[in-house]
Amino acid sequence: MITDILAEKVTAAFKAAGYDITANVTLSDRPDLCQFQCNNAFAAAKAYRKAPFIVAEETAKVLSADPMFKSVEGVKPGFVNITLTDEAIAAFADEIASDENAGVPVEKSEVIVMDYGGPNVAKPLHIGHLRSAIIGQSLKLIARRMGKTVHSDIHLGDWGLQIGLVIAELSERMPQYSCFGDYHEGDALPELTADMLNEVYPTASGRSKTDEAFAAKAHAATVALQERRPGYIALWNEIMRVSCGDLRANYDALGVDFDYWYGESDADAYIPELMDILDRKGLSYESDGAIVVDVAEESDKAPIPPVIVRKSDGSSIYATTDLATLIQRQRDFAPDKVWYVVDNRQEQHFTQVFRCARKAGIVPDGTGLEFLGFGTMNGTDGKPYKTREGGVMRLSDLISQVVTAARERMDEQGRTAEAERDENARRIGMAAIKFGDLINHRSKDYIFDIDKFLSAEGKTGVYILYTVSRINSILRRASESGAPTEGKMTVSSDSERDLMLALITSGQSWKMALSERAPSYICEDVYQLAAAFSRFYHDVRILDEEDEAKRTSRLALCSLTRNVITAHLDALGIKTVETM
RNA sequence: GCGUCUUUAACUCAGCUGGAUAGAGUAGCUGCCUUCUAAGCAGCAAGCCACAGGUUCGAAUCCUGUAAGACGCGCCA
Repeated sequence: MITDILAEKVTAAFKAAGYDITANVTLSDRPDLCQFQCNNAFAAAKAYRKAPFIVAEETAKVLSADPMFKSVEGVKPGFVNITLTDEAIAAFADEIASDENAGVPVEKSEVIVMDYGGPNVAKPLHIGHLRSAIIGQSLKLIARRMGKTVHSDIHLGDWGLQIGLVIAELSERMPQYSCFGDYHEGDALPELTADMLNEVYPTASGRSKTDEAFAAKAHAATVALQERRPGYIALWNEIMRVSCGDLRANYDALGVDFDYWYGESDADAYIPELMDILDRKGLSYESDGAIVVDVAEESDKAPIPPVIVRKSDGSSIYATTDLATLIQRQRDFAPDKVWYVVDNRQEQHFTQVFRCARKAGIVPDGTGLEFLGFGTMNGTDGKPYKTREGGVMRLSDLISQVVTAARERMDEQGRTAEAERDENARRIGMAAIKFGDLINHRSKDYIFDIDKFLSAEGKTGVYILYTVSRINSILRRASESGAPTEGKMTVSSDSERDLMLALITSGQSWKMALSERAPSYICEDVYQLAAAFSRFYHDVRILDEEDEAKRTSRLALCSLTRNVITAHLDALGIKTVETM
């Protein structure tokens, strides 16, 4: 990467000037003065008790012999200001153009297990599930593109109280079925549909809060299910079948996928082993009828309560299945890292689970267990997003609303062939939603504003797709006329230089995105790339440039820009369109 | 009550390990379509970086306190 190469050169220059210090080179904060800057002369000055300006000047003097630089200056308080020659910039751009990975930096290989999605079966996917899905998917794609091996697991919520609630509710609605009583294999089961389940769960959940007898029944059903009572297991299989089909359709529409559709229930087989380990190591003990493990540490500012691994009614709880799942993951994948993309509000729960896992030796010390929390999606009023009627919005409704709006806009434009409009509208709508979400830092709450995301003016997914479709249009015309779209690049205008600079420095956003586990850096960078292209597009002529070498260079630049932008969009889970 | 996070332009947000005149997008105001998609581009205006102290040659950034808001605090996930 360009900044790494520059950092090496500046470090060597520091050394040549007599300062043993590692340089860091960044894009300049003052583009009017230079392209890149290095601030480490301040540190060197401190270490060697000299004036920063002197250090900067001495270092700059060493560097100015390098033909790669148009100018290197030691400036005022102590900055080293660097400007590359146009030839060097174009050469770097050529290099990326011939790079298979489009300039995306590759880092050391690691095995990462990712846990995102986390939908509950028998519960409709609503917009609360959106963030986990699209942030998780994006982080997975970023990590893979940068050389990591990622195993993704949806981790269904399919073994807890929520199932007990559904069973209890169904048993009252249709008591005639034997699955609630003396079940024999082959007996008829209730006919379930996704819509029905989507209604049953909220009803049951609401009832359990006011109706104590019903709540007790749901708890009992949960215990019985986990003890594998045949009728409940049969019904559970049916619930799973119907619900997973519905979930799959929803995730497909989102363009989000998982390598494994494991759930809490798959961890069930590892629970005896877990309980045995905790018992053998003397970590677990009985408290108020439940079995718990202390996880408090001396350095805690606030007391962290013990983690409950078995409820007083004998059933397991999410901490149990999360721990048991770790045993499973260690056995199946021996991961270097496990990433949990879950709601911020679950932080304490995961602190407990991670500590317990470490104390119990379920994962080796070197394994990184990471809680990657995300913030809440709020409405324009700043409160958790609701429908106009005040309910929780279904994910499918949200998507169709956005896609319909995109389709209307496309009909107005009339540039896209009729046959492609539905698919393109879906892509534009999804780009609007995903970009609008991912541009915000993962960990922060953000305001979900459909009109803003679709407005296509400014920093939106629609703007990026629009830019790509313009590039596509040019490249399409070029290939029709037989003009070459590959070749050596040269700089013949400011806007070309700026675009090339944006392209050759865009690897930095990947590094940030991966190290922070936050796709927002890729979003910001791809916007910068698109904006730089738009300026270039307005500034110079491309197809009808008379000078053939310039024309070829510009077409090659278009082609490179498309490839780099597409690499970014791929990592965000956003598909481009040919026309819009 | 305790803990975590947030507070930067009218609105929504960037500002990486402290460094040069605090940056974007939106909204507002001006321009630009007989030339490759105007879902675009160029420009103007807009900020005691919540408040008060401290550390430093230098603080939006680090430390302490105050205020406002969000979230969490044993048998839901």
